[in-house]
Amino acid sequence: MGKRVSIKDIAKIVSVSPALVSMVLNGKAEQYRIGEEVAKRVVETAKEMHYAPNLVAKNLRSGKTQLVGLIVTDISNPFYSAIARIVEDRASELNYTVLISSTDENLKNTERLVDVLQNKGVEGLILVPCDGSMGLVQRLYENHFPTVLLDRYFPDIDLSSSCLDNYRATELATEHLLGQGYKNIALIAYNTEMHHILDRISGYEDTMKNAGLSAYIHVRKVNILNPRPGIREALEELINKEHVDAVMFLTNMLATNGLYCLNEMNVKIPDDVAVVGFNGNDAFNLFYSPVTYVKQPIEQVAKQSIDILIKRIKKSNYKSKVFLEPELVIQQSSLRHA
Amino acid sequence: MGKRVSIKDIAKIVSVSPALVSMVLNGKAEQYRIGEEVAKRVVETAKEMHYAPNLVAKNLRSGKTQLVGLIVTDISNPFYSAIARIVEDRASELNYTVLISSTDENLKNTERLVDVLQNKGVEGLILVPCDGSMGLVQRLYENHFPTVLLDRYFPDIDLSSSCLDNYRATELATEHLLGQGYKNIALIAYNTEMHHILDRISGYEDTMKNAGLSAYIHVRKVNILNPRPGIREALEELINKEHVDAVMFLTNMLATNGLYCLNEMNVKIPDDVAVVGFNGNDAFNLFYSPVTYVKQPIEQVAKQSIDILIKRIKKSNYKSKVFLEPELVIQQSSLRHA
DNA sequence: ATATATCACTAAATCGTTTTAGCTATTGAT
DNA sequence: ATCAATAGCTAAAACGATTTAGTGATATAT
Repeated sequence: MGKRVSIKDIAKIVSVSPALVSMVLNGKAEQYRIGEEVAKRVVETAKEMHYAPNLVAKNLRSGKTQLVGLIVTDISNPFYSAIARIVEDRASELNYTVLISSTDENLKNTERLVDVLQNKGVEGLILVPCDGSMGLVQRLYENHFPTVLLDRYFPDIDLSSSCLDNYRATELATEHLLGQGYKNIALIAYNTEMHHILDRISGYEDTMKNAGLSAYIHVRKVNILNPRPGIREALEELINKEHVDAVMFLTNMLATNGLYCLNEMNVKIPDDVAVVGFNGNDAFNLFYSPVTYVKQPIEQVAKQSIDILIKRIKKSNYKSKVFLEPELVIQQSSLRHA
Repeated sequence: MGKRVSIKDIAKIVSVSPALVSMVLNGKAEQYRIGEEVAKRVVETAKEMHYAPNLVAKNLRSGKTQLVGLIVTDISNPFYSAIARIVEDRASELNYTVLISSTDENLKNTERLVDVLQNKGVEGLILVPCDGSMGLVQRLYENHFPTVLLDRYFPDIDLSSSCLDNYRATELATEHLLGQGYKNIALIAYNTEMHHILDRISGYEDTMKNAGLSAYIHVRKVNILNPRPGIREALEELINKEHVDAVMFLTNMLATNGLYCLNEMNVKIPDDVAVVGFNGNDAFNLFYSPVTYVKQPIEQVAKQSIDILIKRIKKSNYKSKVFLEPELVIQQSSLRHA
């Protein structure tokens, strides 16, 4: 671990000033009318000495850190780790570094992390806002801090966002179930004010209403942090009392937990009840009755979020709200049994 | 986005020198014998003005970045994202920031990422080394760059590491299968020189030999980047020609892909063949025949890796190699049918 | 009364860059 | 021959923090 070579070291060797070395190595030799020979010698010496600029010094001088923050609810959740992978790859292409943090759906944590990341000098944030974070997000907006909301958004805050078209997602799924002949369709959602969930609920409700099935609308809301017990309870009631013939789960976690419950309850899919999930995974595909699900264009959601953020960082009035198209992956769990 | 307040701003307000402000805010008031009243005024003013130190400047001055790198094969792989979550949480407690990158099991990528991260000033690395990376790791060792190998290691390089006791893992699994009465047990592995895989293979082979079942040892190696076709081919042969009664998959990805293949082949588990996987997930649990698997103590592996790294950063001769105990989670897929 | 010690603080250097202003020597124009 | 312009470079300040050496004032010792 010998000392790193600095611009001064090169300057000494080539017998020029540090300033000149800096100019040459930043490709500004022409602009500053540096002699060709000298420039060449500087470049060669830098290469020979394996010079790599000290980014900390660069950052201090420029006031730029080339850092962005990605705040998700839980990086160990496959949905968000898939996003993180894409964001990280794209950011790297754009010469930015991503700092990742997890909030566990907790407001205090979110506030703390925004603080911590801003302290670390991030130039912008990609944020998955949790329940109750509207005030925080509003403050980011008012402070003109470059921010892009991911996956979730606030209709009343005019901030950039990269989200699914959530209304369309459940509309699509509900239409599919109706098309298969299911009528008594229940929905398992989170107990939350977050708009991506409310939109999904609306997409379902409106589609049911338009089909003249208002009487069969069942929405059950469960705790986001520990959904299992609530799901179990809801399913018992929906199946045994309401005799629903299909259940739609509004998120991957809800669906996965739902499958555990349905198994425990010995409910056969799709014979006893059809199932539609959200955001596919191996568990859905390998399930004895492969699970139909709404597929998010994760790659696009992720890529858009970082692209928008970087544009916003570079151009202070840039703004973009995208709502990406869902796709329905139809598998056995939602097909009418022949 | 008003200008951030600096130590100078505080100094001006309190009418003292920036040096004094720095001393006070770093808790060195006593050491430098600063007057109590002045110190109090500095602290209060700093709080009022919402002073937060510029970490870039701090880093430049101190030569420390409080940054560590975590290089995994793919952060979107749930195994590694689970690790990342824990590493990140722990690092945060220890006042370090984690930069995460993915290599896709590619040597060139790994070399590039080590370079990039070192350039970004990381003070140490947690590395999941890919096939062929022994030279790179050897260089890190020789350069005394603080490095901890995660999940995989090199027995010939005296570097810190945090890994599973891989030999014990397959010994455990094989013993279990033997105990259930299975004899003709096959193994699906990666085609690699990496020692964690070789150890797992040895654990299986030795256990089979010790049981006098050398004749029934079947090891099939498939491509790590696209395992599915190789797995399918191996399974066809093992089941149809070798008539194996159990298959052990050496990684989560192998097992998951294996389940897809076995489903396609209409093989019934455990009636036609028993299955043991690695690193449980929802897909295993929700499978029609819940899959027995070797469970790694992921939390410990992750926590140890970052703890060891930070100790190594702080104490240049610190070294620690831990091999953590696997646990076998027994489910239906490996039970002798009654 | 003088030297010494202690107290409470400041000036200035430093980390590695970048940039602005300025310097010197040569060339060109008149 | 003189002035201006240009080419090719350097000195120095700046980014925001930390630390070392040092300063002036007061208190204590001799």
